[in-house]
Amino acid sequence: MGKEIIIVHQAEIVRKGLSAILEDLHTIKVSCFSDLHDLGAKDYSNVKKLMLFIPVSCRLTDQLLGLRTKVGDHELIGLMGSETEKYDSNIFDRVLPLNVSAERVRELAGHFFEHNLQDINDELTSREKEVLRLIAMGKTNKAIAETLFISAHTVISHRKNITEKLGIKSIPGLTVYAIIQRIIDPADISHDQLS
Amino acid sequence: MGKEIIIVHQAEIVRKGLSAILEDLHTIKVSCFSDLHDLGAKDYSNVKKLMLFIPVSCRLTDQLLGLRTKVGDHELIGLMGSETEKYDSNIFDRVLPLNVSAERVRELAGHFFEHNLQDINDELTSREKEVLRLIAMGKTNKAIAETLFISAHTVISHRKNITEKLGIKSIPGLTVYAIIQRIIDPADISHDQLS
DNA sequence: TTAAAAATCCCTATTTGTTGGGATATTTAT
DNA sequence: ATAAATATCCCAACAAATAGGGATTTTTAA
Repeated sequence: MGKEIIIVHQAEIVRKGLSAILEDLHTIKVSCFSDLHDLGAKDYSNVKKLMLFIPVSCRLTDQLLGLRTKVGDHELIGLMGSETEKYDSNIFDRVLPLNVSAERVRELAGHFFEHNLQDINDELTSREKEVLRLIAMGKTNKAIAETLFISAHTVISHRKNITEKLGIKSIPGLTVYAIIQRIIDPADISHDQLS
Repeated sequence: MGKEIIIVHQAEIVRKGLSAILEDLHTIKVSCFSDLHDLGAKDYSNVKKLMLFIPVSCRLTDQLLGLRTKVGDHELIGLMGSETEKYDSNIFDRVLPLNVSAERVRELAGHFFEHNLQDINDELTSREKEVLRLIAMGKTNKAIAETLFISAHTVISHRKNITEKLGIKSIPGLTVYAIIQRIIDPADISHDQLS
């Protein structure tokens, strides 16, 4: 798709935190770097839309400035560690405080990339999401049928539609999708089969 | 188990980042709060060992000081946003910079709670972990056999041992286990079956 | 050196999932 | 009101996983 988010921050906690917030948008690649210099080696030929999160206190290197020409459609976001930090407002498209809400970050990313979590989730009907949830819980078709008071045939039909829509056929793949899409809480995933 | 980690930080990015790092230790509950005052309502009667992550710049409230008596076995860790921040070193058992490595954080938590990721991981032999990784990748027994140059029978045997040792029988359950134990990177989980 | 653990291989029966067809009701939106 | 989307049900053939037995050879540690 050519959509990518790059996070540059020396603190792993911040990188992981932003990643955790952004990884819900699973159609967008999220890369993390601890230093701006590491960006030099990257290949941007396949990147069409790029979002960059960088501390405002970063000194802007050639690599970074070069990016602006390499990927035309981009948004450069500065992360502000404390209110007293000084920065050049002309450089950043937007500046966010470190204590920005996850919701706001997702909103900005979703808006920039023009389709957010909800859109992706809407690929599946509510019934399909329900079935997917039960699949990810480790239930068999028979158990799912009993849970939903429908026939096993219907479960198989839903399953067919789910795998076709998502292009995900393996159970581990579906499980990870369900977790990422918040269709299921990992804690609800059973260890036994049947049930 | 009565083991708990509490993270208090006003920045959601930091809370999520620390959570992401610590949630690997899945036997330990991780709770997040944006403000120290929210800790007041919490019930600590079942908590035997407690680890607290709090910004060093926090003014220490009665709630926090009360905790020290409520949960005898605890460790109070201060998070330092910038090097210039001032704090009272007598209050914290340990002070970490925001850019501490994930490895170090896990090491400290694992040490404090006395059994870390590695111990859990050692339940499985390296061969079993290899097979589990391939199961979580969505591969069939046949495909796993081909990958490891062994017969499908052997794969089934390993599978039997894995499910018996872990008490996890469902593929979604095994997948989540493999992810949590870092036996597999979610990005490596294929969408197709076979292969 | 020898016992235990790990890794390998084999079999059968049964259950479960997949694939690739269908068909018919019920909603939902225009 | 009507077309489209959704949810439901059915079938048969095939592929894969599970459960239940085994057995043999390597490694590893005492």
